[in-house]
Amino acid sequence: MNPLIETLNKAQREAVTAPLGHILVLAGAGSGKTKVLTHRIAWLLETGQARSHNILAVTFTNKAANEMRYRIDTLLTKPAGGLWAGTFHGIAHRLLRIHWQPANLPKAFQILDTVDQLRILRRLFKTLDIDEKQWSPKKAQKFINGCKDEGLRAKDIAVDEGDTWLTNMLSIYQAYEETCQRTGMVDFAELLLRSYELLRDNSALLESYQDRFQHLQVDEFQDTNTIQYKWLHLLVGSRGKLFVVFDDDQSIYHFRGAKIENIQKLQEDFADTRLVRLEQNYRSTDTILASANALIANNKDRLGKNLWTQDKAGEPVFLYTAYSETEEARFVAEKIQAWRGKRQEVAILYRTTAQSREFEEALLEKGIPYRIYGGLRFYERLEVKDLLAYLRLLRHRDDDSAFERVVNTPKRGIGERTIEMVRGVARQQGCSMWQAALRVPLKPRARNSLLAFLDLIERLSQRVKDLPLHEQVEQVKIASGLLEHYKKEAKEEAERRLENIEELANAARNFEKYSEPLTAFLDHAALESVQGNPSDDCVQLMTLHAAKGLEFELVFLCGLEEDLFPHKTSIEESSLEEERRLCYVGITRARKHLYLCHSESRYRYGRRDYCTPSRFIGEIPDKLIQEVRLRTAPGIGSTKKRAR
DNA sequence: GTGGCGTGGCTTTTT
DNA sequence: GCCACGCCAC
Repeated sequence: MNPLIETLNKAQREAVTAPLGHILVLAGAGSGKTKVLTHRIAWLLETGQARSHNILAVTFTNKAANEMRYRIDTLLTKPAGGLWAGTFHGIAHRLLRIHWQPANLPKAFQILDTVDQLRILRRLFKTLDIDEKQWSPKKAQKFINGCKDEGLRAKDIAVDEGDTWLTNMLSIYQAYEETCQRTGMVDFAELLLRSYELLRDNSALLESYQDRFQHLQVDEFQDTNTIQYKWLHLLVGSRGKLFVVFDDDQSIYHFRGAKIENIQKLQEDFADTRLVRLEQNYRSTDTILASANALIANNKDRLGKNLWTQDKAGEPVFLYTAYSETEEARFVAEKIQAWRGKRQEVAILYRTTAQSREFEEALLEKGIPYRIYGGLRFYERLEVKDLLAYLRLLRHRDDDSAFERVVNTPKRGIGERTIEMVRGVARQQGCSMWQAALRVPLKPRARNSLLAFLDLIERLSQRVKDLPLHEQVEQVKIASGLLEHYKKEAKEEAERRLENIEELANAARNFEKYSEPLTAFLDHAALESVQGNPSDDCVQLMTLHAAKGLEFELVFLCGLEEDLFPHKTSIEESSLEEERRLCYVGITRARKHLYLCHSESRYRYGRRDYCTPSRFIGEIPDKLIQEVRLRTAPGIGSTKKRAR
């Protein structure tokens, strides 16, 4: 038998070797979905049904994309040149870089991250003189991204005369679009929408890509939003073949536009689809699986599947009731202290980020190393963004957002008034802020400071222009005054910032091989900002959302209380089924040991609230659960009133 | 430019 | 009840 398929079970093999057509793979948690996806690609190549440049593989996260590339490489005997594998955003971006002209973008268009986007909107609110209280920039941001995710431009949205809210939002959207277009900025949602429009409106181009990508492999399809679906639909055309892997029970991103209905839509839009179910789980014990199955059975809106395993029952699912969130954390820390396995095999999962602090403190107290996922990414850090902004300005004097960012960072006596003047002139004369700064009439003091800045950039630019990128970073660090600036901060803070800048210089080396090193570097910074490396021997703390796709020997699922999990707003918005899926994701992360924890009271919004156990606990059969009491340890449990 | 004050929000988040 | 952020006054 072909070695590619001999390690597969029957269902996996069916999916991998299915004759050409649209294949939907319903892949339960831990059923080997990445394996099927990568083996399918290898199968197509090795049986000569496809050549590598005919394949496009899309995922949602960079992590998944990297994993996929790696696994394809190890499966294949020769490298798969010409195969495109990446995130939706990454591939859309690639198309726009190649076809910037028909996409109506400047060659050096820049990617806007979430923070930059908000900055632009704030400024727009000021120029348009909109009341920030009533129409907050954050809400506008949400509105705009929501529209783009749906594939809608401002002009596509019909509005009633009387609807002031919508009218206002639309005019902001419109103004924002104009600003972005004028300054060559592209936000994340725009990458997708723009590349969709690019293909839609250029039939020759579309046809060439339809010809090329005859096989489209899609991961986590349940998380696609409207524009991603439209994009795929367009690209598949009449000849392409879809191979789509999904799990409707793990759809947890509805809140940011994911459309679980896309699964049904796909089956309607493409007549000849074939569904393969992967229901054998290779991850968890029978007890853990049975719990997950029982829980998710309470959802009405699902395709329905039943995961099974050959694994034995294992130990029961443990349930711990704490008196307070502090006690909950102490219990978890104590259990981890007693754990004899590897620490990175332990995860503490919770619904909201705010819950992490209590666990941090408990772990700290016991001297247990931990790592929290989430929070600021490397390229989102202040010092990194500051330095990158200098690099941007060195390349392009007309980059207004870079200009604004660094003109007075570090402080060099150019105040808000001065900047406002510059902005005013720029708007009036329709030029960049850099150009405006050269001619703006100012009082001597402000004028001198501003000219000194312009001069600094010009001289720096001369000095640096033939240096490799990483040396540019070093030079900018010193000449800009950022180094001195950060050194003034608290010692630890300063050290961290300087370390990050070193790291940035280091990262820059990897891009020196490109023809446009800085552009490649900046794109990477915006689009592929990976979280730091998973450090060894640390307990992992993360939200349930962050845990998707991961697995651990020992899992603590915490804060299982009504109003927290399921979260209050979800109950009100009746998106309870999504909360349940989130719980399902949490349970199925565990391989061998699972603890469900809840507290009878919790300090929230400045009050101590009394909590009832989550309905999800009650949905797991009693016979699978064993309640645990904290063994009486010094200082624990004995002084506090114990309920029950 | 800094510090003090007031206000809003407070679920999840990748790119 | 706390924090972050924006605004204003000095």
